[in-house]
Amino acid sequence: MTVQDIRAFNRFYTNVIGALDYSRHLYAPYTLTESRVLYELAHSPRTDAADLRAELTLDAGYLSRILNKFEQDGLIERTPSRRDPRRRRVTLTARGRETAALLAERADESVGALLATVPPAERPRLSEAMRTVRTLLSDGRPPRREDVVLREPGPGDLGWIVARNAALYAAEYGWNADYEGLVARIVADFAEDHDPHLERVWIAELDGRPVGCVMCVRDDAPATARLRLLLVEPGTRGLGIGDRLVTAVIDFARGVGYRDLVLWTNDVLAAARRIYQRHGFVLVAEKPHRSFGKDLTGQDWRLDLTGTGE
Amino acid sequence: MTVQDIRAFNRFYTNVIGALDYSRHLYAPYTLTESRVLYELAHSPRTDAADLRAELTLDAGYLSRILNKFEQDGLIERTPSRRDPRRRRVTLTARGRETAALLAERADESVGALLATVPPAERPRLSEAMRTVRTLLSDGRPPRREDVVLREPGPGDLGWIVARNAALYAAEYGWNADYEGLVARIVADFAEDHDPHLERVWIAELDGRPVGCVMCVRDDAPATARLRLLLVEPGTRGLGIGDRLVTAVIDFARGVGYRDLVLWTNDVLAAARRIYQRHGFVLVAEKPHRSFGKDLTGQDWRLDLTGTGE
DNA sequence: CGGTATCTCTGACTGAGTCAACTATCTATC
DNA sequence: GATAGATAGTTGACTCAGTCAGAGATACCG
Repeated sequence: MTVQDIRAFNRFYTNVIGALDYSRHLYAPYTLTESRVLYELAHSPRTDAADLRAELTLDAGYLSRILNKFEQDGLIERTPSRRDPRRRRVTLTARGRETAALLAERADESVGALLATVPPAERPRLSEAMRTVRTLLSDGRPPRREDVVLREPGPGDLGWIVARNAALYAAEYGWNADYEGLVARIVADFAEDHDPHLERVWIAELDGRPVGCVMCVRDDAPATARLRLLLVEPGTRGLGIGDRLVTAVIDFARGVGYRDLVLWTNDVLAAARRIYQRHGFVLVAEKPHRSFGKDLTGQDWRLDLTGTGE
Repeated sequence: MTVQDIRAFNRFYTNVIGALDYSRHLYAPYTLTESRVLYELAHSPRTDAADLRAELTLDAGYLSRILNKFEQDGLIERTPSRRDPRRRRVTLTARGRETAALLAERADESVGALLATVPPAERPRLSEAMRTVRTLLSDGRPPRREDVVLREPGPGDLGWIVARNAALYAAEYGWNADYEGLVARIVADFAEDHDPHLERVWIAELDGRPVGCVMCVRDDAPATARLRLLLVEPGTRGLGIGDRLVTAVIDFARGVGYRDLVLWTNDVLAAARRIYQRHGFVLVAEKPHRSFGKDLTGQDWRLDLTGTGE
């Protein structure tokens, strides 16, 4: 139950933050809230009081007093905004910048002490996990098509293709380890010997992690290319990633002179079939078979690349 | 710079928690701290006041007053501890349990609203990332040997072997994609056809994620087994995982009647070599070769399984 | 037994944050 | 251009979460 996970995490992280703040001298002679205001000012140097209020969700009266204190201490200057004389433009003085830097330094030290307890080899995992939490929780904006990029595979990506194909089809359709072997065989053949002009793999990447793939290789038949291993991570379906991958294969195959593009799939993979249909593939044969521990119906699809190429 | 990442995350998560707590009615008629106490009581029903103080790092006087309030409201009962009459045993009443449940429910709702903004398919990633942050930051206790378990591969694990072998050796030694192809070939051969009585793969798992692997297959020579693809994630080295994996292979090979265990490695892999030496392997041949885009020196090692088997 | 530490409680206090009232100004509408 | 309503900022008054110090009771240690 994820709600429980989140609550557990909240309790945990409340303690982490509490532990960091515990030695209150961190902010001396200011408070946590005051230092947040100072931080905000240091990182967007000219802001109106109203912006600060909105950004940090502070009480207007509270903020007003904090700014009074800062002004007395010579950390800020307040001038009326030209645009709207009700608003007050707040600017850090040189001294304010110094103080902000000092507080930042202390915070860095304290966080550094925390970080020192994490083995260096694990730190990238920590950064990565924190980024994941942030992006998933921050306003939950759905990823956009433009965030997805297609690229060539790097080290480990072929293994990723094997792992994700196996794990997903095991989870969704109960296929057994034979399928993982088949995929491993396909990527092994590809890695071992392929003509980069005629055969290629694409990885779809979203925010730095792979979320899809497809492969284009030569088929036995002359001037025929074969599309294989089309996969899109469930969490990112509906972004047109499958379409883009298939388009990449079609354009590539046509561009290097193949006349036909074929593929083999199974009738249970409805989402993939719709993609193929959209791109003009036609079903040319269908045959039941027993594979991967299931009774399946294999399908051969074909696309004529010499036809009405745009 | 990871310190900055953490601080950014702290600022972010301060806001998340603040947003959740903002509607203070969440805890009405109690405060956040009071509800934390209640939560703690509900989850370890008989505790002394001193335990609560330690667990939640509260001021003794503050806690005393909170418990007074709870007692007045009929949520708890206080009795002197038998073991030490200075201590006070605190127990929730039925009414206390009800109240705790009510508060928990409200918190669940509020967290649920947050969770609702995360697409369902991404929730496992969120849980996973939070767990990672927790385990890495929680007192930085290094993982213990006992936390590592060896198991058979599940769906996707063979792909994981390919991916991690390729990514690690690319990062550490600059090996090219040929190596990924070789590993894929090895796991494909294994997956496609292996006698489970004579050939096997082990995955080392730590906190639910794979951190190491090894494979044992039949060699061409009679009564000879071959150890392949020994790998331990850098972050978890030093926990004896490599030793356990090699031991697993040796015990297995000896147990099913192999007389020899051989392996091929490269001299650059010093850490692995030390493991093999510890287990009694002897170097039988060495030959330079050019593979994976590098000039390497391959080594054949052998262990006589019929010898002084314990 | 005496000295010291620990557990709990209460009184007294601090100060972070809230609320409400007020002024001044902007914006929208008739 | 007059009026109504919203918004920005300020100040006074207040609340109440959390801290600190001291006291009584008891444990632990020599």
